[in-house]
Amino acid sequence: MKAVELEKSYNPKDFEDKIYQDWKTNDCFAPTEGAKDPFVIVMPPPNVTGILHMGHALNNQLQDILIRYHRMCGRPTLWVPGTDHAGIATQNVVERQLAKKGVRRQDLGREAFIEETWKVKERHHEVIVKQLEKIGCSCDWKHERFTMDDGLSRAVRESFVSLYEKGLIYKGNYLVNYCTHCGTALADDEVEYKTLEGKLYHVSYPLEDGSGSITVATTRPETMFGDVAVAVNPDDERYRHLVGRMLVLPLTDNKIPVIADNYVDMEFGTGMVKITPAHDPNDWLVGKRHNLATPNILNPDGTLNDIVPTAYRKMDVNTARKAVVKDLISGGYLKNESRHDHEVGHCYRCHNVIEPFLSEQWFVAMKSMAEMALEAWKLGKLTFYPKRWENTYSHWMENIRDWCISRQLWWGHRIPVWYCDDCGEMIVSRNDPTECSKCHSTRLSQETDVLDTWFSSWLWPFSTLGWPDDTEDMQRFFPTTTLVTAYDIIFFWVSRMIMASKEFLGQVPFKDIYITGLVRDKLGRKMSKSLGNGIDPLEVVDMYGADAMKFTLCYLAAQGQDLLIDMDSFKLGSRFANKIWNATRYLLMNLEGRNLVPIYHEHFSTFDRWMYHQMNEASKKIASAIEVYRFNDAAQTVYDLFWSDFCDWYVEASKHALSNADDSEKDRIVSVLLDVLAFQMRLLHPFVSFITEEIYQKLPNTESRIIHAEYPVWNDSLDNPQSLQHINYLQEIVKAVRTMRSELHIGVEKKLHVVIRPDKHCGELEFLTQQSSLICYFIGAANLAIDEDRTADVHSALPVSGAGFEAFIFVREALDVEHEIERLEIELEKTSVLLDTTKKKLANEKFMNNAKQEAIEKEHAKKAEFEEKIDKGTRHLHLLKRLG
RNA sequence: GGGGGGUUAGCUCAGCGGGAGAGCUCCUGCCUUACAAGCAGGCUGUCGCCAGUUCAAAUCUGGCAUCCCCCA
Repeated sequence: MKAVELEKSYNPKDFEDKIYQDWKTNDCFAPTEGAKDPFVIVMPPPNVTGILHMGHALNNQLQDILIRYHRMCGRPTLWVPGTDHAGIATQNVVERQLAKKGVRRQDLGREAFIEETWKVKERHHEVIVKQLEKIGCSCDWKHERFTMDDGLSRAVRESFVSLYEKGLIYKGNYLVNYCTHCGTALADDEVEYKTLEGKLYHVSYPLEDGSGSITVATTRPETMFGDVAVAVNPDDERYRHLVGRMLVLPLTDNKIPVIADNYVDMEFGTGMVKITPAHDPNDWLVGKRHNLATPNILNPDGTLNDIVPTAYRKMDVNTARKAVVKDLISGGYLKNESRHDHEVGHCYRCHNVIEPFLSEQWFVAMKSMAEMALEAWKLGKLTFYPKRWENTYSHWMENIRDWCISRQLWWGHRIPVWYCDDCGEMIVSRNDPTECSKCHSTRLSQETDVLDTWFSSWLWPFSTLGWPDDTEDMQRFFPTTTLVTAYDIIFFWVSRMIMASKEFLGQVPFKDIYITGLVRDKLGRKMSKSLGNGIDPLEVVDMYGADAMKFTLCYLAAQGQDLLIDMDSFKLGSRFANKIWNATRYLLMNLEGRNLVPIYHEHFSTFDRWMYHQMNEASKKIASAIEVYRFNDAAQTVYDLFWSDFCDWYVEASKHALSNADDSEKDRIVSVLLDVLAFQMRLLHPFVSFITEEIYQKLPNTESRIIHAEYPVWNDSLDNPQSLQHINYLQEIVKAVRTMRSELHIGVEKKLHVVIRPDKHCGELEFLTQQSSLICYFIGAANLAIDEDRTADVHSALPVSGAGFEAFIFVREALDVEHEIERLEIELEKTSVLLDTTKKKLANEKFMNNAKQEAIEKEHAKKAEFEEKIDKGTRHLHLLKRLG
């Protein structure tokens, strides 16, 4: 046959796109029919208006590895891709775009704004899909979903109405976290707390009867217009007499009482706290206990409203604070101000300060769902990898708070609630009602708020499969198998999916949860736009190829560890891919004039048996690594197998074999080489998908696509520990001679005369004799004698030794053996220290009594080995000294 | 305040009870007709500190230091 030509250098751009399109157009990602247990992943949906970052790349490429591995193992696999509508983020994106044209969303009106948003969504969606394709995700695009698709919207309605009917959704006037910038309420966990430098103001509040004043300490003096009381601790002797007295609120005519409440920390500030229920969560609780009023002093845009004195109206909070402080000073009320750092909530989307804000919102009562979700975990239905995240999960579930799900946005699922304009009846309905259920009026208005985006994504594992309908997909693929995600959304998403799934389907949505590390820069900083330290996955693909990126990320993805990377990190994967390319290129060059012949194991050389043994071992290691999501172990296994075993030894040995073989033996060698290569391509495919597909299809000994080839599994008949022992022994000898050569600067051009004296107890004489020509090739010897009894002429040679052999190198020129003597002396010194340690152990009664039998045997073996080494070393030292 | 994680070769990290490892870097020698993105060698470590458990500790326990997360 003809040699197969491969481009001289590895260039992933030549084939990655082409192969992806081939897979996609031939529906290679669809789940196969089959009786086996399906393997199912739902992709964490990226924000549709976002851009994929390195975290997404990591996440999705690990999912791809799992999917490809299980697909090749013959399980029907389904990987559901999709995007979410990201209410706040998307609305912000569109509003920013409009702002450039000087248009506010209010100018457009709700309907036109939403229409505009859909257009933006479509554009961004294309970009996201393209990115996922570029990085090689083998997800089933026919199953792609968007959280605002009709089906998923129906799921949202179903879940809302069903929870409402069960009494788990309620509406009420509560203090919520409100982002004045985004103009919406947020859930508690959507608030990020940061320490800010602030001030603690001591403000005096006069007693109403003019008999004096008290002093409160506050960080937010501008909220004083919402004060309804001043509280002291009931145990505080200093203030007990004041409880029940009335105070005049400075800068106003308001009168407020002094009350007693345990919440007050006597040690903090003055021990007197102003109570502002509508603007502080703790005060809110105090107010509830004491039945206090809840005056709200803010407008939704964060400015002060008409409750406050005229002078401060329409000021934003910061301006108002300055003004109030100034007026308190001039009124003589400000006693003191000091620096005070405190925790301030910020919006997780826009990073502006969050205001506690009293407003009418919708909530989900979480307690019963959390209990079910916790129970499922306790029963072992869920496993987190790494395990420690289970603490985070259970802690959150045990301390769950009700979930504020209403958002004052336009983009999203509008809450399925209608109010009758005539009788005020509230209608909660799965379908848009046409008339009031009570008075039959047709004048109905839908609730203006939309739902939290997470209220749709918490249904993702089943809404994407067709729920609430009992679809074939639901029957076949739910519950899913594994979820792969980052730890920053365990609360937002993972926990809630488990709760929703238990609530609506009575099952957990997935069995395993693999939590990836975070991708950081080399300084350990999170990659972010503001720092400008992000790496664009597409740039990596452009520079090194998708395979290089995937392999590198996988190699670095140690369970539970963050990944610190820079652009250069990807050279690891790139070099590996290049190595695969070139090794293949070499093999294919050798096809010229050859015939492929059937492979018979009984004709295998020791090297052949060893290679299959190693590949077999690797398949076992990979399987057990993937089983417990140890991606880096799996990657390292294929890397070492291909590079160290295959390229460095097996291929090198094959060069020698080929040059000394007749035609039929050459045919056999080449056929085996191709089989070994194809075997490894299959092992490698999940980790470097494109290059393995490209190569596989070029191999004359393979059919069809590798994506559906069978993954190698442990095969008893390939197990051959004896070949491993033989080859290890051979490698030891080769390395020892090479080291000596290198140490003494004996160039490769100098062909040596070498004598190898295997130790008699090793029983390797026959094997070595068989391999002598190959050993000559490896060590660059002109001739080689293998002789167990050789003693006569070795005095004039350079001696080297290793476990089970001595070797003697004859060189004509006098060489600088001093260096070698020194090296050997150091070696001897080290070895005798090791021998001492071992001897001491064996002489230690406690060790002999307590240690495992294996450990004792190991020590005996070590002792023998060290003694042998010292014996040989000592003799060789004498020889060397005589030479010198 | 509570919880979690890191600390191993110059850098990035594996290893997590029985002789200190990988990749990159560095040094030496090689363009050996697959690959210089390569080949053959080599150097490098009080495994953060202090105690304890154990015959045996980088590995388990406790404390300390330090850095980083999360929650309140």
